Amino acid sequence: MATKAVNPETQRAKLERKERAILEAARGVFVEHGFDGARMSEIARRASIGEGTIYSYYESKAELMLTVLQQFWDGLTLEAEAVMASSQVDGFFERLQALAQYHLSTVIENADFINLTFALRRNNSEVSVSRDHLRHYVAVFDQLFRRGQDRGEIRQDAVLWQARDVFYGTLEYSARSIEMTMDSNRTERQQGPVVDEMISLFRSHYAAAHDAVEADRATLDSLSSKLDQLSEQFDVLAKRLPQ
Amino acid sequence: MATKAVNPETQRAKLERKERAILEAARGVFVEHGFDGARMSEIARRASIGEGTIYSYYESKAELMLTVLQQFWDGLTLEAEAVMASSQVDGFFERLQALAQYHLSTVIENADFINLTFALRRNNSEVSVSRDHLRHYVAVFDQLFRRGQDRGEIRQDAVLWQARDVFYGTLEYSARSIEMTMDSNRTERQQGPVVDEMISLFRSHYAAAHDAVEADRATLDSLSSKLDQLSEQFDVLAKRLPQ
DNA sequence: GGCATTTTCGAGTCAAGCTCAATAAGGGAC
DNA sequence: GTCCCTTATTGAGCTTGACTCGAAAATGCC
Repeated sequence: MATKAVNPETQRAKLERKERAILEAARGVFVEHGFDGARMSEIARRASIGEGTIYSYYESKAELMLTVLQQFWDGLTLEAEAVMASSQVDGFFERLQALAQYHLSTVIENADFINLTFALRRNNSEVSVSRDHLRHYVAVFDQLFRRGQDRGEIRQDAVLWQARDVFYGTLEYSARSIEMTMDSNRTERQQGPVVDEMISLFRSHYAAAHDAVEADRATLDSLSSKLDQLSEQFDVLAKRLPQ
Repeated sequence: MATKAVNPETQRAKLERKERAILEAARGVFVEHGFDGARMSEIARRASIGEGTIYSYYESKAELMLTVLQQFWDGLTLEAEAVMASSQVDGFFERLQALAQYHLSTVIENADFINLTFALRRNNSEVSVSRDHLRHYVAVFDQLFRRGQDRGEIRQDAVLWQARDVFYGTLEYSARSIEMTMDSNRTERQQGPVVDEMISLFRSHYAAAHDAVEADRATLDSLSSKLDQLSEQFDVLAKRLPQ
């Protein structure tokens, strides 16, 4: 009885363990050598299985890579959510800064995978990281942003997709620049300033503080009219004075 | 005599014509099938030469691709400079808008090449588009931005690299998003709003109009002190009035 | 233990980048 | 025009690496 109940489980577990071994090996080889440089034979060797066995788990090298990439993006999403959850402070801009810091260092660290995600999209139209995985990742930003709007920390008329494009686009472009200056021996651009400038830009363009400027202008106007009023009173008084 | 003087020329011209034919064929094939999908045999066929001949002009497929890419980036730079030169208006933000429009449509049009530029960087560390080609391209933006600063249209304390990252990063990320929504049948994101929002962001964050806010504050302060002064004068006057 | 099904395997196939020995094409010297 | 040397061109074959497939091993079931 025990064998009947347990064996199918352990058998399934065995297959799953093997599948995980393949994925782990594949991930390592892809990271080390890139997609074209990776050899299926090496992946098989590292996973301690025959080369042909891989093909009973995955259709092709591209599909294997795809699975690795999807696993990678899912991992990123979880980590990003964890960063948000563990954030000590509650303000929108502080959290945005934490997210920016996390995203920037991740993008620099895993530039290969991120490039490959979009490179594969074109080459093999059938095999590409599903839109949903990417959308799920950027949803972390979207949620943060909407919450900021709900709490009145951000302008109500701010456009979400625009903010998202600026956020991720700028960070990824900066990451590339940092990478490029890293492998030469010129003075390195640091990550800190990139994030700081970015947050400062968000503060100046998206903060509800823009309303504050409006408020300033209102105060100016009221002051001005008060002055006019006072001036009139002064005139009245002056006329009543004996020459 | 004529043969001696002309033949070496025509001979060199012949070689150059052949090289151009290879590049043109290669470019077409790479655009149609991507790097991995491109067949050297097809490039040879289109250039009407033997497959082996390509290898007396280029070391490898990767080097051929590299040359195509460098030619591509040089072309982009020339076009971007032309867009700037032919711009009807002279204001910084109008020109920036023209550049953004050009860059966005170019990036959408040639997404393959742009991806490959950075994908090749990793895979084949020896073969990559030289930093100089890319720097030369973004120099168009840099020059425009510095000129804007010189003319006082942009804040003096604006950070050039940050503005550049925001500009190109946002546009490229937006291009990717537009692409992704294009091949599905959901409502397409248009290019116009992307550029408009971008320019609006640059206006609000980089325009020297930020000095205007400073000026407003200064006016506020001066108004306030004038009020105080007036108030004192009023008191003096009031005391001189007969009860 | 014996049969059926599933899983694993690696030698073999195929495709594509690349090499190289043979060939063709200049291009002067006489 | 012809000889000879240099240079350019060629495509048949080499090599490599993704992928296939028939056979063998493992597993499940009675």
